[in-house]
Amino acid sequence: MDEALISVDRWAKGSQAYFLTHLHADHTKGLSSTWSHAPLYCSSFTADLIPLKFSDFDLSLLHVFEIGTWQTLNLISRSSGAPTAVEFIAIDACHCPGSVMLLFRGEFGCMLYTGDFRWEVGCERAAKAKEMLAGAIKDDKVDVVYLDNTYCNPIYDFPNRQVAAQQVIDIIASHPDHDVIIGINTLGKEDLLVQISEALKIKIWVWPERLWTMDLLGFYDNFTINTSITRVRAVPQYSFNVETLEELNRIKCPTIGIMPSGLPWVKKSPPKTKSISRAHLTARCKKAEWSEDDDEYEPMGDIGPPEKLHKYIFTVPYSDHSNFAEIMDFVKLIRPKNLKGIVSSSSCYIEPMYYLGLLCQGNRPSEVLNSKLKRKARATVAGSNKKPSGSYNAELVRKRSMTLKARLKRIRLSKHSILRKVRKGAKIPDISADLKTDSDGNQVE
DNA sequence: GCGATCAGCT
DNA sequence: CACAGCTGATCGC
Repeated sequence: MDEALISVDRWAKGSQAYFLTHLHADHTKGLSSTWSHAPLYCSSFTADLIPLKFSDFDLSLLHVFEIGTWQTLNLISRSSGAPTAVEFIAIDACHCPGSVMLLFRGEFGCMLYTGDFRWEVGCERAAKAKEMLAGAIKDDKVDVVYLDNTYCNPIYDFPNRQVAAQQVIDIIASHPDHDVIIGINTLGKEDLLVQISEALKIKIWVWPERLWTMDLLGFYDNFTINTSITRVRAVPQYSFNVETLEELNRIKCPTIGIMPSGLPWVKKSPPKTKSISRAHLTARCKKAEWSEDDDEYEPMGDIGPPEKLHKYIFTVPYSDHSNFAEIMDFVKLIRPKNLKGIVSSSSCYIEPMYYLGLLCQGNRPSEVLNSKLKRKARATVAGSNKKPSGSYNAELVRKRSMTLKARLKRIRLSKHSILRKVRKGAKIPDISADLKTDSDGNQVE
């Protein structure tokens, strides 16, 4: 019932092949050391890290793919029982080390699963990936894109990582007599740390497991596990807070904390901050709704002074997910027949089709508007946790008729709604159903 | 006791 | 609010 020919970042039993886009925890929920269902396909770097995360993982199940090379899997069609071929190619997603997006061709049509990705304007690596993907698609039509829609809402406007990195460097350079701690996670933001290391000509302290990751990436000279030779330390994001910083300043030495955070919407003091104006938002949305031929957005260059969360803590909008403008450019490039989000964790969640439907093939107006996805009490969904399908209801029809201005207002108000992360990952339907209307092609857990 | 799942927190 | 992910409690084997 819940089975599929192949699965991406989704680990329920029943598929004949499994794909892992990258090794972040929210994409490996259900994967474990004892996992043994079927072959697992991933990038070389992800394969290197798997034994670190899952100590007894059966490595004979791992199949490493090359970026940019088509491969064919010979599987058994679930509908006919006959042999069926699935072709796939992996493209650099520029999200974290080893991260890829995956393009599939098979009896289900042509399907692109982006995983988490950030393709920035002006990023050479992203430009190469873009070119590679366009080459892989050629003149084919992509039936469905499963999109990293983490920031698929015009309210998410933040600079590229180069700009954010420079801001971090400036903060550190302007505090020459301070110790610095930078919050990071188990994978990701390595490029930021390397830039800091090279710009300021210092090594950065990381914890031992993290040093292993840095070594795997070939950054032998930028990191150390010796605290005595550097004033800059990268520590687990959860390991410091306001109290920690106050304590360090009181008993040790002057210390600042930096949070390179993918949470660009944290606006503590609206009056003074350079927040997005209503007019600006409206312009953005107009572009999203009606532009066909307009140019790409200008990326945010001047991001103003670093935001201070606290006397000792700075936040910098360094994000490994594409912002809204970048998502828009991506959809314009692919122009799929259908578009589905793979994340619905944000309180600002909007179905991707709502803003980007017009950029898809056939210029269809948004079919599915901001479906609420408000999860009912856990007990009531025990039987089925599928989100409501795209069928019309009074709420959707009402929203569809709302003016843009009213919609924007609503988006802002909806910041307080309660939404939980309900899906990540996808199964690939094994029959070529009408992908346009099959609202369950994307699988909910 | 161990692994899987979940609540809570940042 | 919540990126990505840790800790700790609880449940089932």
